[in-house]
Amino acid sequence: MAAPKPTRTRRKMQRVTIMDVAARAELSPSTVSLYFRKPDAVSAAASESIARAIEALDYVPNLMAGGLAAASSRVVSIIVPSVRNAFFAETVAALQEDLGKQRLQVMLSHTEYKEHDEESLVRTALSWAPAAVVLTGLSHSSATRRLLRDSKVPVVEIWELGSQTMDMAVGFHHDQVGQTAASHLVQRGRKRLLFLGARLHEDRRAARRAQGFVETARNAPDVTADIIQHPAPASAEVGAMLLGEAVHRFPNVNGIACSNDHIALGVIFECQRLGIAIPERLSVVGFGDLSFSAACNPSLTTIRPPGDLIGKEAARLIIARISHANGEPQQAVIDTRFTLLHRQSS
Amino acid sequence: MAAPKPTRTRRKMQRVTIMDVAARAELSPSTVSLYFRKPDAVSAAASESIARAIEALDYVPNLMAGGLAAASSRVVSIIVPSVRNAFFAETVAALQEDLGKQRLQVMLSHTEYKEHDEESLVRTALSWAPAAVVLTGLSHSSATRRLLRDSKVPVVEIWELGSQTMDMAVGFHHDQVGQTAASHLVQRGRKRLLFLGARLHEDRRAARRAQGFVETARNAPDVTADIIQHPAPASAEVGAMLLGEAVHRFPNVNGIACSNDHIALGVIFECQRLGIAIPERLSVVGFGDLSFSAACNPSLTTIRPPGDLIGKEAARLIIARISHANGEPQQAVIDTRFTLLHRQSS
DNA sequence: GTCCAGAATAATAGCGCTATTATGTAGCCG
DNA sequence: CGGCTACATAATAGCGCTATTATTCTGGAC
Repeated sequence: MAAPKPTRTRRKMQRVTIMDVAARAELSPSTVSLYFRKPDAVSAAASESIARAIEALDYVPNLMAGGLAAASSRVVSIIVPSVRNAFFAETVAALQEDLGKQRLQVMLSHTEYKEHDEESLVRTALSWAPAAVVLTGLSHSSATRRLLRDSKVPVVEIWELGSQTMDMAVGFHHDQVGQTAASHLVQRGRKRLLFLGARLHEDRRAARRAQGFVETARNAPDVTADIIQHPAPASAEVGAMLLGEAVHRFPNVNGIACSNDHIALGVIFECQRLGIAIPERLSVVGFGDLSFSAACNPSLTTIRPPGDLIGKEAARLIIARISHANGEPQQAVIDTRFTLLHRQSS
Repeated sequence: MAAPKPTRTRRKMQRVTIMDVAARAELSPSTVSLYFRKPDAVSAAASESIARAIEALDYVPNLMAGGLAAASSRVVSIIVPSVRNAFFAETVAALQEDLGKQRLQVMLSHTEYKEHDEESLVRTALSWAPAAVVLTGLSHSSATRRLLRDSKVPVVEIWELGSQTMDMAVGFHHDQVGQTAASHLVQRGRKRLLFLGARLHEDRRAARRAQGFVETARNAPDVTADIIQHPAPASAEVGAMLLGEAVHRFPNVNGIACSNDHIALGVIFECQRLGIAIPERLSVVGFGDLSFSAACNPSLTTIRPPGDLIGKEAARLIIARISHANGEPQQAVIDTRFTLLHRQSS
């Protein structure tokens, strides 16, 4: 057989490559590559002419080629239930800010509270050989766990703490949130307590808050506590609706904790309409400290989860793990805690 | 010189590759690749055994290798000012949902309203040979424009419409928002109008709303209009503060439009405290229709921007462009409009 | 049976970069 | 002034996949 004809029409990209930069700088591609990865290892003169060449050619590196060659990328894959939720938006924003400073890119996915989807999202995430994966909460399918374990990618679970973490975790205990709300109401002399929750069947963390709430409340003398819930996502409308149901079913209710501040705001508005005095006749505690919570009238007593801090700490752990790729893989669990903000509504 | 020793210790990844799948399925790697890219071109029998091999080996494709070889990735890079802002969070969520259905990944970046950062974010985005880039607003540096033009990547500008779009655009005219608010207040018989805005120097779109507002208002007979602003990000606190300033400087003010609903909520709360009757003595119009706007008391008249629709339409354009890579590159501009929701506050 | 179009599968040559090894070049000691 | 570090730069061989071309395998038409 004759030598294979070189007719292969390989779509020669006219992209500017590292070779073009090297040629223009009169150096080898290796040196240019080194310039990007370990700037200190190249001489000042070389750096100078490489920088000039990059500028002149308007060179944009191909991170896929780099990632392939290095068998790892500077992508951090974040999987949250939804960025529509201000809590996660806050954390994602904080993560992105701090990771961005280290030239780490955020790839974002939503499960929309469908835990079932998480596995395929994780699978796709791993297709990018990410530098780390961030997951929300602690409940993941066993296949998800296996995938992540086998991949050896650093994993951070956020927004929830519990007994079993996969690798690293940053968050707080949601049952403690419920306990704190209950204790607060009991301290204010409230005996007939309710927890008003939205979507508790899907939002496990809210469910844990509810559970912590009733358990603690019921341990107090002469205190009764119940949960009223609604299947729709949290909103002020749902809160108003839930309050209506609450006063109907438990006319002597005098202490309410809500699964979040949207619900609590609805409760306040509805109480205004119904002429129920807050906090005289009814104390209300929210969760979230959303934008309106300090400003509304009466201002809302609420528990503030440190969404921003969670993002910052998660970013810190990831960065530490990446740079200290050697050393002991220190399993880190950070309890960020939360804060009860006592305002007028209780 | 002797033949080069093959001592090169190439970090042989023990990752499962397409070759492993092919070997197990007793087919060639090409066929397996085809199975992923054009499933219809592979026979049923082959598909079957490939699927079995993937399952057995727990194969996770390497999208970086694929992207490199194909000179394009299934990443859509989205650059927004901030996901902390519910508007953009909504759009990002919608985009991610619809893009996800087409196996397009979202890579997210924030400018934090620093337009100056956008260029480097775009540069990084292009390093991933994205399938499309989504930018917020219409004002971009010339270098950014050049980078994007040269890359030939589809670009969608969202949340703002104007005269000059780079490629595709989905949004609405913010000056029209201001006009609508002004017309509404004038129609309600209000003569002494104010626009209360936060961070107008950084938020160009809010500034355009303010501008549209005063221009339209001043064209009405006997109507006066002014802008009062605050440099901090929008919040109910800032709104309360701005209302204080408003009644101090313009005691006869009877119509107020706010740069967004956070501000408007603060106005309502502060009016309650000051005993200013809404809407009898003062009409208030917001922007955003946030979660609390329909529920608060009085409920807030506001202008609803279709954040969700913007995301959906942007996703649709991107998907259409990608699949119709051939055909005419139809420059698309979609005006999503917005809705005035007349409620109790006006 | 032969031949041929069309379908299915395989072989091949990179995509643009990094990690590793190899080579050159100063600087310093005895 | 040989020899020996350190430092700076270059050569090389893939990373795992896709696009292209080449080959084989059908099943009819004749």
